[in-house]
Amino acid sequence: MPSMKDKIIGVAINLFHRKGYFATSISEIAAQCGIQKASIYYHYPSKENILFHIQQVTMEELTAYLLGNLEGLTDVEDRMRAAVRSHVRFHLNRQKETFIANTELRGLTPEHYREIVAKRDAYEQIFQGIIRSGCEDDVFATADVRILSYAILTLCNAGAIWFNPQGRMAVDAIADIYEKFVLRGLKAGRLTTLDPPLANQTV
Amino acid sequence: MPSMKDKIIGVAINLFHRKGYFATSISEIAAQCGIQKASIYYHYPSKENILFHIQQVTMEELTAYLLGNLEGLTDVEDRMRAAVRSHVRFHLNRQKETFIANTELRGLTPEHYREIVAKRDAYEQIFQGIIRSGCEDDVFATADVRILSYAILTLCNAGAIWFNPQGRMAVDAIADIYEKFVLRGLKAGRLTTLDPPLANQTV
DNA sequence: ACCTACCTACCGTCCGGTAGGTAGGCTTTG
DNA sequence: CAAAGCCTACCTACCGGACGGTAGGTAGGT
Repeated sequence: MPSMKDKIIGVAINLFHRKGYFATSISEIAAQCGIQKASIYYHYPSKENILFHIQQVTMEELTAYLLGNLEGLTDVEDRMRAAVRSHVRFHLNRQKETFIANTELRGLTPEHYREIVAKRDAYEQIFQGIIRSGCEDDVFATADVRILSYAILTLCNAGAIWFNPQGRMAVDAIADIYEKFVLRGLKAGRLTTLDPPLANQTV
Repeated sequence: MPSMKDKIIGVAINLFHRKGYFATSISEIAAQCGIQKASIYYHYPSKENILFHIQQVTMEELTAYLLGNLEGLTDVEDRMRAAVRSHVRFHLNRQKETFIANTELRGLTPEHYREIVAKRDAYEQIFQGIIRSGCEDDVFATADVRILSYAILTLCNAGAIWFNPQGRMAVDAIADIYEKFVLRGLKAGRLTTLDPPLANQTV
């Protein structure tokens, strides 16, 4: 059975996900835990600390999962495939936490904010490293590495927004779609008809 | 010169973008407009109505911009290119509003929520229509249309998160990158080496 | 005389957080 | 081995302050 400390986190994750951090009150979290508001402060020093705890754990586990999935892979294309799958799977399996980590940065104190952003940057660096070596080896079409990494990460986050665990699609099926889409998008394939700009563009 | 009604919206857009809807107070908006809190209620009936107004106008203009950019295009690849460029450009040029429209749905009343979601669905339908006809004509690789549309839209939203109007990159350069990435990702190209699943996938 | 666009002053509510108390299990000690 | 002390995990009651919103007034242009 989970301790009250864990239960508070679980309830907070649900509420922060559904209503947002600022729209969720401590009393609401307490009520859903079956305790009084003041008792929350026995377990956590502040509301912000609950948010920080969620974000910290999520970022650490996200990074650990990625590193585990990349272990032993050397081919750059394999590594990118594994990275995309890792990212997508984590985001689908930990939908609520990752959503909070992506949208509730503003609720953190400046120090905690910096800490979480640093973790996020480190995570992005791993992706950028893969893209960079792919570009150097001419496996991927050369483009701005930072922009591409943000594009890929955000793209894969998309799943977490609409994904329904009880729905018709399985996590792996979705990971497949994203994996193929990203790899096709990155690859320096023979689709050279794409490169010359079109004349009839109205945008 | 802008009317006070417009000024309130402008200030609210900045604050909602920077601090979030729930973390922004009416007095703060008023202060930045140089008027008293109560005077806000002369122009708008409630805080929620200000948020709703921003979202409504943004969604209407986003859709109008897309339809304008698609006008006269019949080739499915051209249409997708134009759609991606339209989406990216609007999101970069109207960074703050689109961010609010994407993240502050929870602040709306149930009726207003339904209205905005309906507008968003209609916008997505346009993209799904293009993808669908691309798949039917075998121009695009067949995949789940809904998932692909969400992927493309979210991908292009990515720009709005980090884009700095004073930064090194121009809107069109970023639109180029996304356009190429998406079209490559969608196309049923001769990159058949991608399709057979790899054996050494550890994820 | 009336309307627009603001003002001052105030309301009730809810918020995050604190002070201080207590029941009951566990540990230490004469 | 029981009494005493202590710690854990909660409780009730309360605080100051900020919030969204309202009532009612007023200056100045038409």
